[in-house]
Amino acid sequence: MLVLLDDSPGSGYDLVQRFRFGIGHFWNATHQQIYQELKKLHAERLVQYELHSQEERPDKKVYCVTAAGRRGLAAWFAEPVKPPQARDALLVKLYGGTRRNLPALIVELEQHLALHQKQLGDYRNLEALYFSQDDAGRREHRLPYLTLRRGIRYQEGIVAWLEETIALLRDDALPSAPVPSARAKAAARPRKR
Amino acid sequence: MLVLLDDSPGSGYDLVQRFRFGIGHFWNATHQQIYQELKKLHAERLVQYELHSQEERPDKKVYCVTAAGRRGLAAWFAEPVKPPQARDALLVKLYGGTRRNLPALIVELEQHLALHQKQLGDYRNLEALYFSQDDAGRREHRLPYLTLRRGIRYQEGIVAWLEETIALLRDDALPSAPVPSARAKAAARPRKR
DNA sequence: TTGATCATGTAACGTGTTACATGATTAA
DNA sequence: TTAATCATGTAACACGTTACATGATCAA
Repeated sequence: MLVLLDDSPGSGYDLVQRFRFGIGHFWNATHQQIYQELKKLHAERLVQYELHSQEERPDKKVYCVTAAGRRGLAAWFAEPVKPPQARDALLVKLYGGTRRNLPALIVELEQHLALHQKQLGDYRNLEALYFSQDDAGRREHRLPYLTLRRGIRYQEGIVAWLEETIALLRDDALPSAPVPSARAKAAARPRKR
Repeated sequence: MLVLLDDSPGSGYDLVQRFRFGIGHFWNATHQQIYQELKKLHAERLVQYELHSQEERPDKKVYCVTAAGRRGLAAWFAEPVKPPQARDALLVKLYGGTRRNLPALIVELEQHLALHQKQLGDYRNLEALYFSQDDAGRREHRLPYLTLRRGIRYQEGIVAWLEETIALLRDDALPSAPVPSARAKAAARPRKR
């Protein structure tokens, strides 16, 4: 939330929108959590707000990061972060799916496939939007775009895996070994460090 | 945990090992959480245990799923699950990294790259182990293998993205648009549903 | 004698989710 | 009149993490 508010000030409701549409693919929070966290950050003097009365709309509290908040942010950026650990219930089902209702499992995998295809399409539209900018805009939004790119790759990965997995289960086939050529190719051009 | 115990009975310590080495790439839990959860499941009569005294070793509680536990499991399998929502702090840093210490960020991305390459290597070794089995074994462990395959794809995706991102940041380059040929190819063979 | 492995737990805390709660405007 | 959007919150609970705690065996 500090990163978002440091980017530009906004109300709680505003942050909800940004979580939903901007950075939802790598961080999310409900409005309840956001309002409570804003209260906490305010108590810690890391953010402050101005009341904006509006005609025809409820009042807004527009939050921004304080000097202490910016120090906190800088400190956070200096600390290393840990990779997230996944908790994917669908994979738990698949793992434990032996001698269970396979057709039902396949249906659920298909539902997830549809969801991820939709997500992927949305992300690609956002990507097109990014590339419709001029060079100055592209440079400015370069880092947020790279996070979008991660989201796209992630969804592509899931979609490909789901398609492959569904096909395999439907045909009751045994998985085939990975193609060695692709792997050898990857090993043949090691990255400089 | 019910899925794991249904697969085969085991002690708390045993479950710790399975989380670490078996299914760690899509679900994890610390030993503290596992012991508390076992206590809870036992209070709900979903699992039961037998005490196994051992020479030269502390006593073991070997847990297994009760009939009620199996009913609970079946009910859980029948309910749809939600895709996990990611919370990736590294992406938050990248997103908010504009006008911050880029070289430091690149170093951190490289550290993560090394971690993920290591993970990927480990998973590929497990994969080789799977394919070293005969057909019967492959059939039996088919579903767990498919979850491993997901882990491999996931790590491959991260590694590729990290390499691309690090190279781009290091060269201070603008991202280039995705290759349309690859995407057209993907669209040209739509999946039957 | 130091650290790893086997084996089990409790307590405190912090984070996140669900349910409950209000109230105005606007488009279908 | 129904649902969506704008706009804000509280309370209770569930879940997860960190710290604390013990104690034996075995290999380096």
